[in-house]
Amino acid sequence: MSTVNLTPTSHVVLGLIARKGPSTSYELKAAVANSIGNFWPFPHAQLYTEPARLAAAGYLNEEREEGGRHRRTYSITDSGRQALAEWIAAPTPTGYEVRDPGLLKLFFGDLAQAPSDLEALAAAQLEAHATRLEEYRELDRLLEGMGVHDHARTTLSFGLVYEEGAVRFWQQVQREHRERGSR
Amino acid sequence: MSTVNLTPTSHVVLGLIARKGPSTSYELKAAVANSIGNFWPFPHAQLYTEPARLAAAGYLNEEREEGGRHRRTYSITDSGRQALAEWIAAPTPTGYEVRDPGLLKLFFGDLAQAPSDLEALAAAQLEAHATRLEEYRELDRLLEGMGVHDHARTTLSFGLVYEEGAVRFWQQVQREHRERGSR
DNA sequence: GCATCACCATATGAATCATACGGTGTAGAT
DNA sequence: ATCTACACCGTATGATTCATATGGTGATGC
Repeated sequence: MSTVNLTPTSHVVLGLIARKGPSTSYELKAAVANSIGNFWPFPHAQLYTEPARLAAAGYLNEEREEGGRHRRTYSITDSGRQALAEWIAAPTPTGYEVRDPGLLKLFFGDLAQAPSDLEALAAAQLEAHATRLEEYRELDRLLEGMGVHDHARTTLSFGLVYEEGAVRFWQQVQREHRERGSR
Repeated sequence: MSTVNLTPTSHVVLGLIARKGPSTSYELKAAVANSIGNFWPFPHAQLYTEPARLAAAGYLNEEREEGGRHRRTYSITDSGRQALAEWIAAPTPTGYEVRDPGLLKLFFGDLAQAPSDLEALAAAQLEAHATRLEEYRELDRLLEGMGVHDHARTTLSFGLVYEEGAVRFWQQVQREHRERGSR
């Protein structure tokens, strides 16, 4: 039970187990995939190694299946619950990251050889974001229909804000590009 | 001159050198810091190792100061310029990442012990984003005054969209929280 | 009783990261 | 003159994260 420093991954693991009860890594993987995994991806291997680390530090209990797949089921300890509560109460570092390859390419747009390259970029990005926006909207309607009003849904609504912004942005890029082209 | 696969970092390095001409790692560091580094951070050590890698692959030329600080100045080769153009012309992977610790904490808001924890979170996030928004606006006005209308400024305008969205979002979170609290 | 595929877990080596450390030039003080 | 302090600049390090490959398990259908 040595001390470890808790990364965002740690808090995700602790949080999910605290919320859903005892879970296996595979279950965590599924839970991540359709929520925060949307914008904050983890390689699934981490959801196997991280709980083990947390168990060694005393934040989780580990129970291992004897035969078969040797599934390990993790449950949260008091110490884990406390660490989680402290994290939520602590001041939050303000730095965030947005890593969007399309945006990066746009940033270097002046180095494109053909103007059509940028048109194609804008069109593709617009379509991708519009599709994602529609998916989020559908999911949101679904949750609304189920009467869900939890924090996960609030987080989803940030996704909506983001995608709406992205769609407007790339439309604007397209528009400016056309104007410049036709002048 | 073995083949290497080009990462986003590679393209940033190639792009900056293509745009600004021969540069040292230190100069790259500065150029990154006040542009894309705002939302897509690179540890500065990478701006030293990456150009070396690219030089070994024939995308950059390296010239080394004999005495003193042993600065290496990199300039782009034809091969590098071509790789860059190909990248811009190629279809862009659509996946993006948003890693915001505040959002993550909100996602687990139901596990907070005191409701005031969430209030504090929202207030802090709101303030941080509002500050950043103001900075971006100021920078944008500055560029406008200088008559700058390049792609870097377009990218900045995405930053504006993002921060405006974030501010609205956290205001909304605050509002809902107050309503819920007073009910 | 065998083939096949979805399910589940781990191993691996490479890439990335934060961070610490160590040199170099220079401007002002003494 | 030379010293000292600090800004400038580059590299090394060990830990963490990552993508990807591999391999075992169990259920289903034939």
